[in-house]
Amino acid sequence: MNPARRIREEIAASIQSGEWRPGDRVPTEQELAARYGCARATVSKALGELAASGLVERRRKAGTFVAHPPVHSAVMTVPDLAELIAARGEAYRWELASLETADAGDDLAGPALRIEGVHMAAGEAFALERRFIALGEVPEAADADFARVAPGTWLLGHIPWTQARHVIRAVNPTRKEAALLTTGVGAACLELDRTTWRAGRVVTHVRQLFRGDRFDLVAEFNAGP
Amino acid sequence: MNPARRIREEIAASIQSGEWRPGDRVPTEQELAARYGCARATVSKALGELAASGLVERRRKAGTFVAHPPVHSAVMTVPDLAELIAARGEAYRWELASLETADAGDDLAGPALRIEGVHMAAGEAFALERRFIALGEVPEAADADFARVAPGTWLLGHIPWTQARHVIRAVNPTRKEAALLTTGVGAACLELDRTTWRAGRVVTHVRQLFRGDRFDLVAEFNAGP
DNA sequence: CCTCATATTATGTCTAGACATAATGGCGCA
DNA sequence: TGCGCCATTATGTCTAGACATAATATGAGG
Repeated sequence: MNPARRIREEIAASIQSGEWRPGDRVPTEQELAARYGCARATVSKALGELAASGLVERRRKAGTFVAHPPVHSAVMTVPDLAELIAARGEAYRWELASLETADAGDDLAGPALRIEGVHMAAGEAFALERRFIALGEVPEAADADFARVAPGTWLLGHIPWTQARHVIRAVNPTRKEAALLTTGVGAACLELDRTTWRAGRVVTHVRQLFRGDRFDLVAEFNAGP
Repeated sequence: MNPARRIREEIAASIQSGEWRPGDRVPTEQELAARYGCARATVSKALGELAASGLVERRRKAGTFVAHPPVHSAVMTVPDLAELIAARGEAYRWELASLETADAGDDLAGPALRIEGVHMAAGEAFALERRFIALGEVPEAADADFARVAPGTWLLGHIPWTQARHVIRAVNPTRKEAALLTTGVGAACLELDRTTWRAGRVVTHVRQLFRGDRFDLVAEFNAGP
């Protein structure tokens, strides 16, 4: 076993088991180097990685300490709907409802495509989608065939490395939305709002609406290495 | 500016601007070391950090490549309700409804506390909570005063470094729940289910129910260093 | 032309030492 | 006693070199 990895894992285990509690002091690099019989740089690397993963906190001169756990954070994975539905073993289809060039959404500067459509799973409506794509940021979108391919899927291959912000809420559908989702206005739906930036400018904004009884989101948190 | 930091930031900028596209090859450590006039170990550290943050992918012999962006992942922060409500400038209060020792929840081994109560904001019900606490894992919980302090708040100070899994869905409340939340059974509510582990064993399981028009979750994704 | 062994190469890890930096604790001075 | 300065100390960063490892590219043989 790598010395660095061994140090990392042993310290992580001490923390996760509760043996070392938040705020406790971790031995100094020198002590650990002596204990594990390796160079200080190796210990430093191991501790640096633990710090990067949030398990410990390092302060010059003061030393290394077991970090206080984050209040509650977790990594949520929002799958591509085509993949999600395929993974369920159901037939996926995208149905374009409307496509037009709108001028200026809320936070989109300049002209944008406004796309509405339905994600179908096994012949039934699975999710409604309304999307804006900033043409100033993704001019190729004007030539894409959104009747054939869902805009989300198309974008995946055309906009690398963006930032995103999701807002998740429970809403009641409008009468029209309820009809499209084959449910009633009194049935809870999950709304997912995602805004995507690149270099500080909005690339796309999408609102997806799911029937509450057909979809849920999962987020996980696993500390450490 | 640090050489390591400079390398990291320049490469990250090249990727985030879209100049280097997913799959593109990043110069080798030797080339970068020569270009930046530093040791290979320094370049290696910078690239290692970029790899840890997911921006590049490294394969032995093959080289370093711009990573393909994750389908869609984001970090969600689930605030402590007491803090959330206080941050809104409203008075927070926890109202215990029932507390009993139940034997075995779904995935809890052994005896557990079963706690029900309401989180109040400005005198109105903000969220319903039903929680199990595994007494085998947190025996001190038996002595805590859950009439005075909300179990979530209490646990924050008593169980360091756990893993967690959240399931988020939109549901309709039961008649009883609707009454407690002063709303109707046709009003969409957000349900948050959180299971918390330590060392592979369930510590606590909580279900929180929010009025859809009063609460939403936010998740963000920011790539890079 | 295909397959398998081998040489090459880029990353992975480590060392021993050096200097930088920042924060703390204590010492000296007022 | 109280304040501010300074030495100490732990981390932060870097170097030059070494060896390990794994995957690709190449060449030999079938």
